Amino acid sequence: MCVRGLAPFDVLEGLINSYEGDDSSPAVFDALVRACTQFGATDGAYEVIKKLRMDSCWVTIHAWNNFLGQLLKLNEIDRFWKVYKEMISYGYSENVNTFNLIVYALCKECRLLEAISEFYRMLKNEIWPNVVTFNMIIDGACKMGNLELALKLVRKMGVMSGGCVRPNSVTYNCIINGFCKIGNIALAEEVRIEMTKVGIESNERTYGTLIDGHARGGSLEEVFKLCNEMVERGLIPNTVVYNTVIHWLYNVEDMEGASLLLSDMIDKRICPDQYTYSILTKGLCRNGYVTEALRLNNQVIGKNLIEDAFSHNILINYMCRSKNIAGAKPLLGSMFVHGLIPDLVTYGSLIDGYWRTARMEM
DNA sequence: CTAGGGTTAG
Repeated sequence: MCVRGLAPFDVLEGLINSYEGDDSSPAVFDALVRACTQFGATDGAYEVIKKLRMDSCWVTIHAWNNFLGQLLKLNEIDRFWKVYKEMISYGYSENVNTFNLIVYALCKECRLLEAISEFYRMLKNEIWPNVVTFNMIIDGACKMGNLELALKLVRKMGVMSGGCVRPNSVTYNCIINGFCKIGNIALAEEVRIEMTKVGIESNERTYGTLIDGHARGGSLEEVFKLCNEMVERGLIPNTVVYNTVIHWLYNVEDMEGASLLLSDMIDKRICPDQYTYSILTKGLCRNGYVTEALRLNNQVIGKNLIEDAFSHNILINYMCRSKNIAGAKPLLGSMFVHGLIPDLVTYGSLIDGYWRTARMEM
């Protein structure tokens, strides 16, 4: 598909034509579905599943799981439920991965209690939850600020799984992040100590999380201490870590520090990403360098490095806040030209801008 | 299949 630019249906046709019953493996159809989702051909994946059904050549639960997982990754939760129900209506039964996807979908919708009910439905169906199941519920609890429940689950996951499942680094990182986000760095650090005690080393994400937590709390000193510590342990600060620190340096108006770090990032060949560009855009705007922010935007958009609305939203919002509708309009135009879809924030900012300039009808 | 970073409305 990649090399020859074939459409999913072309590949499928070839597979069906060369399919020789018992001498062939139906896993090849699952592989095609996976190829489609990895390729970004989400609708193609679904069409393949449907076509095979009509040819009474069914894909397995693995392909459905793969497709359902892709929908969650794209945040198409409504479609996820629709497809899940469809799959069940064809008589498939959920395996552990399907259940995990259901738990994940419920957590994404903040339906934490239902996610926990799903855990018990798994037990009833004799499908044993694994560490991923627990981690998703624990992270869901953390994201909703319910650290008490998250901690309770960590303590009880052994018993709840009949001694089969123990916390791993993902579990601990979720809890650490939860405490950082509610501003309780002290407890976040305590959790890290506990994690070390049970023999799980801090990884790149642990450091990334704690660095953001300390920066949020205003202790940039701790931030640099942690950066050094991670390097000493052989972990190289990646794009996420640089983005975090640059973001918080701009926030305290340390332009020089932010610039130095950006140069360091380029020297060390750590690739900037969309987060970097929106952080720079915001940092330049809020510190009074709007012209530079616009110039940066023009540079990166020409190179097709931008795939989401963030940077434009930041600029549009900045223009609108300073009642500069004339400055915001071309940015909206630029979004359309480059295939970026204006979202709630884009329109919210523009409506606010018109409101400020007393042009209610607009 | 799960964990860290970027946007709006006082």
